[in-house]
Amino acid sequence: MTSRRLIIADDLRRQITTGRLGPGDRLPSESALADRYKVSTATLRSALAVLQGEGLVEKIHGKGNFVRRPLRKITYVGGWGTLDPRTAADVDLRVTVRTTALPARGHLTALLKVDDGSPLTEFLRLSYEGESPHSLARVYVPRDLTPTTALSNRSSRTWAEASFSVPDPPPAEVHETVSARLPTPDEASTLRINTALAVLAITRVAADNTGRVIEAALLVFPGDRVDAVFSTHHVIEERQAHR
Amino acid sequence: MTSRRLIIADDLRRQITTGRLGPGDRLPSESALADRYKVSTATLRSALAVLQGEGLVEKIHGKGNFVRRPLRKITYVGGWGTLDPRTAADVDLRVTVRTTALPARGHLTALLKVDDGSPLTEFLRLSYEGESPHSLARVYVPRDLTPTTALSNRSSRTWAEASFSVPDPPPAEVHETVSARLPTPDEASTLRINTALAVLAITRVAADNTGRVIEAALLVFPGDRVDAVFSTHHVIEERQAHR
DNA sequence: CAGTGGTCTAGACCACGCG
DNA sequence: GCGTGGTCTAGACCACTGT
Repeated sequence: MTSRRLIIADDLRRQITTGRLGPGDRLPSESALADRYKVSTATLRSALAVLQGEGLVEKIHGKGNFVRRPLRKITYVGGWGTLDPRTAADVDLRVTVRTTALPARGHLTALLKVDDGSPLTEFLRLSYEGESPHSLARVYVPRDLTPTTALSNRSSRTWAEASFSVPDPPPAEVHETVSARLPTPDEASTLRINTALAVLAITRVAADNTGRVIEAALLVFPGDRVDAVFSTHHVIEERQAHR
Repeated sequence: MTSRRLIIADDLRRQITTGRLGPGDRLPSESALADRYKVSTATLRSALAVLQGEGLVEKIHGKGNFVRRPLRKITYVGGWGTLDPRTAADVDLRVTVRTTALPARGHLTALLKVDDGSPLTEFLRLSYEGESPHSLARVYVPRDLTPTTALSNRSSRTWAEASFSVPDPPPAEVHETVSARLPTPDEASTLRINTALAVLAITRVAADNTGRVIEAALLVFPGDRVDAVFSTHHVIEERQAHR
């Protein structure tokens, strides 16, 4: 009854979790594994797909299947969500940013509550943990609220570091919508993950105390690398109680 | 360059989004579609897998492939997360609950901060929107905090409705950890979703004002049906600022 | 029973990485 | 060039649904 691909997946998973295959190790080639388990390559590949979905195995075209390094889950902290400083300090996070000027269109007008065509700045931010891409963020800010440093000729590295700090003025209200989905082909190749691995997508909208939206961010994290944590305390409960 | 399965997926997706195929419609059989697109059945099935991952198509063994009803996304509200009452009122949500007594083991002892073997009550809660399962929750409560109604012979329906309200005493602190992943085979069959569709998994721990954990909940939602929304206001920001 | 999807085979050929 | 994974074929056989 249990399909062969699940039996094979279980066997390989056991070898990984018990340490017979360590992080970074290359698995035998797919044809070798297919021979060993006496199945066709298609069946073997579907077994590996299970492990990819669990984030245990990474496939690299032309090189092989590799056991992923144990995932140090990084915590995204809601509220003013950047990365948890404690975690971020532990981890070598490099960030690249591409800055683009563009007019508001479509969903962005609704998210930012601005008119169609209103000038925006987009920051396409890609963070790396060591070699592998770790998260993708598209951040939109009204042009007049964009820090001048970001628009000057200074290196984007400067802005990148600044972007981890709380903006000025600080947001009075932050709404975050969290969803789970599969990555788009674009996102999958940018993050170098398989399209079978779920991603955590967070849409974060921050407003100042006048209700003006000062930033909208579309964040994408590989599901096996990031958890999002939200904490609420009684002050919030009281407010929500008479909703 | 673009693979055939993506071309076929795009074509079928267009037929669905433009209304040429409506919600509930059955697609032609896989062999008929394979003939039409001049591909093998394996290729055609991989094209359908793309649409399943997007939640557009539901496969039913022995019957066919069906266009899913447009997803009224239901909003899970963080903080004291039940379902948004406004949304829940719109939707015919039925709930079944299975109640089990069990001792704390493994992860549960850490989550609930109780000793190994400490008595717990588990509520396995499955909610339906019309015919199709909508969410799966495993809720753990220390035995001495379990409402007596839940342990009596009353119908589980009573408890089901009660479980949507805020418990007494109300939690002083709620921590929610959100992650995106693929469903386990068990979860997929319980929720009647494909294993290729991402789920939103939320671990919610609620404590009273003495710090005692009064409830731990493991919630699983199909990614295409539920978004989780978290809102924070300046009072929270100030607290987090001097972290 | 007939018709559907689910799993699997034993290949072929293509695209990528590296020496 | 060689070995790797990526895509695809043209079937076979099994499992589920409804008549």
